[in-house]
Amino acid sequence: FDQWEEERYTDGSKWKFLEHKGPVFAPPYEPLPSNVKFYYDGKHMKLSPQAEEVATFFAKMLDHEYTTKEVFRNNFFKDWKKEMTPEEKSKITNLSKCDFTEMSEYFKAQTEARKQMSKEEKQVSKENERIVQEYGFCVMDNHKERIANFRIEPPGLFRGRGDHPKMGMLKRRIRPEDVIINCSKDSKHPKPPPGTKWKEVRHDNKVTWLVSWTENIQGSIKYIMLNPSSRIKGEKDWQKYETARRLKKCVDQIRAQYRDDWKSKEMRIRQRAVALYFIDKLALRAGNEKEEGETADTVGCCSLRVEHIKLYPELNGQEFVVEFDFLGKDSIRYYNTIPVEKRVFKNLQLFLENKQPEDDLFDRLNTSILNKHLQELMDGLTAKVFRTYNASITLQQQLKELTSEDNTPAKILSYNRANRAVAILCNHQRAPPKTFEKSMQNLQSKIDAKKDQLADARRELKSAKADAKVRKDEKTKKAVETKKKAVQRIEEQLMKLEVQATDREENKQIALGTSKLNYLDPRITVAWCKKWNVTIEKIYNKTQREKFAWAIDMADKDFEF
DNA sequence: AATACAACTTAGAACCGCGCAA
DNA sequence: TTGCGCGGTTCTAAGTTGTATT
Repeated sequence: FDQWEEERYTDGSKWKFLEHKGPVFAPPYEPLPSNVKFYYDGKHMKLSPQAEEVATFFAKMLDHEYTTKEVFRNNFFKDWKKEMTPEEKSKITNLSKCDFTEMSEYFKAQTEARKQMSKEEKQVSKENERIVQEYGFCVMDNHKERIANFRIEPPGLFRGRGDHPKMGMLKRRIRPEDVIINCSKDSKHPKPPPGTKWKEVRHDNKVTWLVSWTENIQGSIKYIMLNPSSRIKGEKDWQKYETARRLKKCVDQIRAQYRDDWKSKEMRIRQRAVALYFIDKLALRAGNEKEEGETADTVGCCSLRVEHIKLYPELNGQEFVVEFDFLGKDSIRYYNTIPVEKRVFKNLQLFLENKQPEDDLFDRLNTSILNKHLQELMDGLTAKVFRTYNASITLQQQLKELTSEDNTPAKILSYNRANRAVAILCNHQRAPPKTFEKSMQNLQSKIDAKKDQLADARRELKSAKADAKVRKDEKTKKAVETKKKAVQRIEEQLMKLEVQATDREENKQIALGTSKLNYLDPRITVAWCKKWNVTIEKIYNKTQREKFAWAIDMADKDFEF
């Protein structure tokens, strides 16, 4: 970050100059051709443009299981009716009598056609390229920077994760009148589309966003911000890891302190200490309270309820076991049985006394109290720093443990396994790919074929050796050498395939990307690559190298987290 | 102290396009 | 030539945290 004059930002401002072209709006709705029909109760019905547009949102999702869910259908139907004309509203009274299949088929055909054309129709991608060039960049403090999401989210039906009470609601179209522009006073202001106005143009250099608007589902604000490769994001990322490294220096003390607090006379302190133990040991998220009925019912540490844990004085030969079973962020299930220290166990029993399943486990604690306490323990310390710290330290330690002087694929397997240990700690899951079983079988048959090939090559080598023993001439000697090399090559190929199979199998339900991108100090990876002579391209793809440019620049092979 | 709001990071799924094998 | 599997990219929801307001 040498190229930026840091002292300019010590007054709390994020930039001195910001110029951009504003957002790209969703293309306007084009009514369907008249041969694409909508049927109600078996009868053709011509919809008004507004009602038709909303209907197409549903039609486009017809293959998705969302559209079979009661909540989704009810929310959709309610919002759809709001867009109907009075006549439409009086006629269309039952969603189940609506037939969207022609619309759905039409859109499927359209995507198919687009796929076919795309080769000749370079125009489309050229036009897209032009938009990226014009709107995808901005100038911040004399540097041209990439914008992450310069397109305004198009209208559609809200798809919440998990059991979301608002799924299917209409996400309305955003117009220039909804949009706030943020840029420098002395910059060329972005122009609203002809005949429209921005909601507001402001010049706030204490924030990093370029454009914002309020979304109608939760009433929250959405932002257009810079790409992770930008200075403003990179510097923040660096800071995040520096804070985690400071935690490393005092974590022993903090652990000693919360262990001590398990014995406190005050219930609130005991709760705080047990919660912190979970956050530290299990890498749980803080767990803010959420408004009921507004979002899916998910929890984190501070919002755990009695129903989410079970205590076993003894389980499978282990003492003081806690079973966690709850839905966390994105409604991803967290399931874990873990032996804890006796004091923690006794405290948990105490917290559970006289409570109903739906009561809070930590009734004297919330994220605000916890973070205030953490702030006192270390400047900049919050609950999420523990996740960053534990993730990064785990990677470093696992890499140390797993890597050996070996061939490159084996080293990469070691890296992936270290990465995987972190992903498991942070509970980063994914739905097993739909094609998983099949692709696994394919790989297995490749391995089998390779094994046959290897057996053949070995047989040939053997006979060549026998031949050479008898003839003892140059030609046969050479043949032995070639066969030897062939065997070696095939062995290597087989190894590579087997490593790949192991890696993939272990990765079935685990997502490595999230931890790689958000929790692992990239300098650990850079140092590891240098130390073991693995090119950085083997671990980070182009985007990741851009995001972590600062680390690639900074870390040498001796970097210690 | 509780609540609301704002800004920012973290998250998995959908989507896209490229290279490879059939 | 085509179809498909995969890695990479895009999308936007869902968190955390800090601060202002009541």
